[in-house]
Amino acid sequence: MSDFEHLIYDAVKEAVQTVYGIDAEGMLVVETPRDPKMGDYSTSIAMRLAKQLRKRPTEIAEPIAEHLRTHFSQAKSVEVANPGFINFRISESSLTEMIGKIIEAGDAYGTNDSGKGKKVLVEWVSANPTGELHCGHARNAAWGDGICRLMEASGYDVLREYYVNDAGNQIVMLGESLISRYFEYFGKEYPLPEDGYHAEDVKKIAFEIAEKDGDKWLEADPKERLAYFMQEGKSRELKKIDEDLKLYGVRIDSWIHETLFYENDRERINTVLKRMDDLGLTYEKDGALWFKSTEYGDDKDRVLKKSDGTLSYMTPDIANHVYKVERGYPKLIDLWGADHHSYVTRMKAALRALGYPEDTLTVDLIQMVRMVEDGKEVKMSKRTGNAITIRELCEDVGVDAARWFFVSKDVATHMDFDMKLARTKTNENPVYYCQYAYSRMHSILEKAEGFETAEDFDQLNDEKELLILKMLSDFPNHVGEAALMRKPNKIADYILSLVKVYHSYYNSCRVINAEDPKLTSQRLALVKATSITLKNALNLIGVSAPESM
RNA sequence: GCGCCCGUAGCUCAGAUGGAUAGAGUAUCAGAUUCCGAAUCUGAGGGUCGCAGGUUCGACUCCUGUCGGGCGCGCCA
Repeated sequence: MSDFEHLIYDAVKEAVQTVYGIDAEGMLVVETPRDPKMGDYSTSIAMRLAKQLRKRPTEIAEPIAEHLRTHFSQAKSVEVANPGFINFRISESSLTEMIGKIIEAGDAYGTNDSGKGKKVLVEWVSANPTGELHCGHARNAAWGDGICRLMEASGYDVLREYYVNDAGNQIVMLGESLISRYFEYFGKEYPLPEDGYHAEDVKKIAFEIAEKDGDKWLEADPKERLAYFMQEGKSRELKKIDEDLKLYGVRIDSWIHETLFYENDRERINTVLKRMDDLGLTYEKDGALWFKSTEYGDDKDRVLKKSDGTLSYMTPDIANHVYKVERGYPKLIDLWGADHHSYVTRMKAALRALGYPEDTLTVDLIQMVRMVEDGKEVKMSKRTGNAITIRELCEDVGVDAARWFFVSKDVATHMDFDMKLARTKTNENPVYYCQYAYSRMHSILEKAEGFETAEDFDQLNDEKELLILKMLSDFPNHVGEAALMRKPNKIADYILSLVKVYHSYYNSCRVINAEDPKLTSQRLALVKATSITLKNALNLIGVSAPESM
């Protein structure tokens, strides 16, 4: 809640207690009315008390409002409206006090302690190191980074993690594909596996290895050669992924490799399997080891160890999730592509079966993205013929537009990414509308020299000035709420609405007026506070705040 | 067949825990600039919230059914 929401909450709670002798905790909600004409804040408490008190909501509301009028000094007005809302308007002086607080807080404005230092491990992207990141990953990456930024700003202790699937068959395929391309470089034949990787970037890596190492691997021991190409391929692919994420503005703190769980004769995995066995969660059938996941709500039991002795994908991943908890993170958030949704049940089942609390793991599914141009889906990059990569996207539409688009739409919805619109550098593109507002603010502030720094703000009484101040004061509240719900798109919405009011204000009120230095200095302070808030908000979704454009 | 997600204005999308007349952007139409950046602003039109029931003071929101679209139902990862 914002400062004002807290104040109102406490005041209303006290009023209800005094007037009716009822503890409103749990039923009291302070919200912002849709229509600002209603007031700055409102509460529906009278309607919620109606049943208990057997009276009409408006009759219940009036005595509460009357009490607040005399006891709640920050409110300019407290009014009752049908069908029983109590509406508040915050006094101008309380609002203008925010300016100083925001300027003082600077980059930290918006941070809040709603996370209470809770430790959270967010695992996302986690694309296999067998190729480049593409558009689907771009949505996942932008959203996950947004969630991390929001939680960090809200006082959570966040670890940003990427799980590298480097132990499965796909890495063998990568190695074999590279060897094939390596042979090709020297004009020799080596079969490219059918389900190998045919993409251009794999070929490029193979050629790089050929240029670095020469032909020494042509006649090398096949086992040694495969191991080398697997390792080399993986690390080069990972390096590219890391670079692309950095280009995209996404920071990863921790890279956990699947092979970690295979170290020391699968020590970590065996420990987990033993725990499951001890708990009676497994059985053998058809030469394979199974997990009784149906006992935990899954459709069917799942194989942990295949009859050939190798492990199924989920087994090291269970160890991975256990390892997260063991490192001191009781709260895990994973972002997966929606095509993995069936996997959610079994992973949760495994953790619950092992005795971890139900809410240990939260999985947010990222629905599919369709890249669209001129109303038609673009499946492939025109340049490469492969899926559009995150790098191409950054070069094509820009990082800011890409991140804005991905983050401004809830990941639960299937999204159309309009390439043409994202590329557009005009008013059609909301990201530039927002950035332009920041540039305008900066432009004004550059002209601020010669004006004193305002100490008080008694002349800021334009309707739009007060609305801006109200929105600014709500910012930390929006951040905390967006973090709690893991919805960065709420910040994009907030930015749009703030910027809209600012543009409107800019057109109706002149900030700099040499004939009225007092008003000018007060308005400059307001613009300063607004620019700080806007910049911080943009930063939360990974979009830059350009001083000129 | 079973499971998960989605269905809101012409288009792209918001609407957490049920609340006031369902909102933005864009597109369309009509206006605004001797002045801080017009990548701007002001206004207008545009909706059976897929459909049908139910729950209640009140449902876009919750429940049931149904239609449409996407995704998944491997000893693949």
